Amino acid sequence: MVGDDATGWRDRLYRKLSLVSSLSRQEFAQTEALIENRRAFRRDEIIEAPGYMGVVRDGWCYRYRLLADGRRSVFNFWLPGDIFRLTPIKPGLKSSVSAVGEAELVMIADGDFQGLCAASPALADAFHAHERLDALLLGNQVLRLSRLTAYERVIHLLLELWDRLNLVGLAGPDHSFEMPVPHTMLADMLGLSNVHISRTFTRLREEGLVESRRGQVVLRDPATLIEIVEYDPLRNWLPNGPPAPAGNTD
Amino acid sequence: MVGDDATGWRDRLYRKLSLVSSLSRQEFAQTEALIENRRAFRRDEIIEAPGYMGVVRDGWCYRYRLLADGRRSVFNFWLPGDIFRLTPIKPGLKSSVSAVGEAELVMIADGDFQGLCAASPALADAFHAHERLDALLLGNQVLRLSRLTAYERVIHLLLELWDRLNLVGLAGPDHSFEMPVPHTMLADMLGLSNVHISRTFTRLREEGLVESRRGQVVLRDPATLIEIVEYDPLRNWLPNGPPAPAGNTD
DNA sequence: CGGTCTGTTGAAATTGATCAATACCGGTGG
DNA sequence: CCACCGGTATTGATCAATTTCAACAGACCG
Repeated sequence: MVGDDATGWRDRLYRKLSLVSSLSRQEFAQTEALIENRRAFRRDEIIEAPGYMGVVRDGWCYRYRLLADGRRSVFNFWLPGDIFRLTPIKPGLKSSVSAVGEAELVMIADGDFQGLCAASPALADAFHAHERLDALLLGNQVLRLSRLTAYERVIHLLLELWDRLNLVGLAGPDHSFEMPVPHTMLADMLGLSNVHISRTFTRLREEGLVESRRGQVVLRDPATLIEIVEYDPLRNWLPNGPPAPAGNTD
Repeated sequence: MVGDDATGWRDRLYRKLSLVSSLSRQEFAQTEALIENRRAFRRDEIIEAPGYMGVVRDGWCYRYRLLADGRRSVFNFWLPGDIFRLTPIKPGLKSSVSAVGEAELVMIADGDFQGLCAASPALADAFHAHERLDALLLGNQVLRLSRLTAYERVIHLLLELWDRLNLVGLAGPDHSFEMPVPHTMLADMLGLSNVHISRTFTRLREEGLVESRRGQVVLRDPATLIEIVEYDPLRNWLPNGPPAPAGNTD
């Protein structure tokens, strides 16, 4: 899995950036100037690199916060093609980023990136738009946690992950995708217990809506799932995404 | 309440921007060039102004999302001095902004603001840093919702609001502040029922930790409250905030 | 083949929701 | 000044969703 294609991350990053902004291939090409500084992380290894930004090349990462008594809150996942800053706003940070399984990142020095942004305003804009997309995902997370039931939360999250993986070409044609995340972590993401996550998947399986084995998910009936939770596809939010499909009566 | 001071919003905005970035008074002064375009909103009136940014001059606003069956999820509050973009990423938005009570905003056209940012990179940086602060608050919201109990959620939110109001000089010297928010809205913010919000306040009152009347809150024992929920003061996150107080053994 | 990590299942315990009645508070009009 | 009104908060009783605890089953790995 790790190391399957050396340049995929660039394509993925560009795909995302071009969806949220009007960055051209040509403008993006400037990033070729960056030294490809790769770093591999083991499962649950903390990714700490002040002064750098990370682009996920392979695997998943997660941002989380721990409480003194051991409770863990998982804020979001970063999937291949995602870019994020690793510099804490201020040292003494309480939230961390770790690798979900084995993961590989491309590290970009803040200074190098700022140089590129200064030279290419379009790139800077694209990056800010990407940050706004991140904020939107966090909003989804708040929606799930505040007013959706456990059943709805799981569905909503699966749809969002599927949606995001689709943007970077990592979902299968049969609505399937890899989700290398143990139930315990999903629980910490959705504010539930691992036990209830398990029960919810069982229910979804019984209802024929979702198939799931270890690390593999197949959405058997995306349309119904979308309706159940009123899921708002990311395409609707991307300035340069395709228009909403016909029949959207909302 | 509304209209008590005509220029306060500038001071408040500057105070916040200077805390998250190294914006100088002088650089900020450029915003004086903006026409002061005020708009008043009635309680729960939807604030819609594509192409504009809003600065809260007076009152509170809230961003929320409604579900088809009437459930409401409140994402965050915007307090006096807060600046935020009112342009939806794409039309057909599902989340809205409304006024909590009576509120007054200063509207700034996106174009005007971008002009200022182009002329003053420091201002642009400050704005982006402010956006990052917003994301951080959303992270707090996720923490509350995912892994804190009802009791802890209420405390954590009160501390955050107090903290934010302090940044713009709107909290009283006795740890008191105005919170013009009905229980129902707090419930929609914290993923609880209005009834349980009420019970939780009663408990906090009985424990002598918090005093609360309609729209007025007094934190009787901030230190204890902070400890209960491991609240991380914003100062710790602000690049230019004062250093953490001594005795922080964390 | 044993060890470890992850998922599943059942029973009991808990947190918080819901429903419904009542109290309160601030304003308004008589 | 008092009576009434609408909105909001409080209280009690009951109900439901989800947690916890604990045991067991599967998968993967050396």
